[in-house]
Amino acid sequence: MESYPAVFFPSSSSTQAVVPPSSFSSSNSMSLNMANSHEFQAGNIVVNTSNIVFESKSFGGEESTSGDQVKVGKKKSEKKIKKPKYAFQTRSQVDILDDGYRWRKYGQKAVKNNKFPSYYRCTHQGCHVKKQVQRLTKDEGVVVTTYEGIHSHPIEKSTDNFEHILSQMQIYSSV
DNA sequence: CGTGTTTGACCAGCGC
DNA sequence: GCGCTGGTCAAACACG
Repeated sequence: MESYPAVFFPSSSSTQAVVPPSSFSSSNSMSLNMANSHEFQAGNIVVNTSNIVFESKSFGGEESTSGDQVKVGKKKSEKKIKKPKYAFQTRSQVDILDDGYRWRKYGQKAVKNNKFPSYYRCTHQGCHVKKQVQRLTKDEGVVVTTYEGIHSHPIEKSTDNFEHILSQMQIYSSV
């Protein structure tokens, strides 16, 4: 995992951690710093970089794809290696942000605090990146997207729209 | 026909 | 130990 065309959030801890979308114990995660919040939009999507949360503690490297898809009940093949999580809020009419990757929906379940979070998984072979999309209960115009894992492959299609956002995000977040 | 979505069931973790 | 809750599976279905 060296350099991918779309490294969503450079792990240089320059961006702000914020209250996690669902249920992270946010107290001991990182020092909150809501100082600089940037907003930029492309089309009808507005990205708030102020609402990015990092939840990457111990990233024990790639999980060796050892015998996937066995049956129900096999949650984590490895021990308790937490994958890095990146969550951010976007103000958008659509839930699905076209980030250039191909996602397959694999679950949707009503939970307490959040209405109906959708669970997506990257369809690329060997890529186990997941993302969870949910709307804010307060402001349903805000979509909270939580990425889990890092893409092990280049982006699939040229999304000028989102790439533009990403590039700006990297610019802003690297200050 | 290939790909993605829907949806109910199942399972594990956690709190009480 | 039990029940609740969140997360995942997988078959059926829809669509281009």
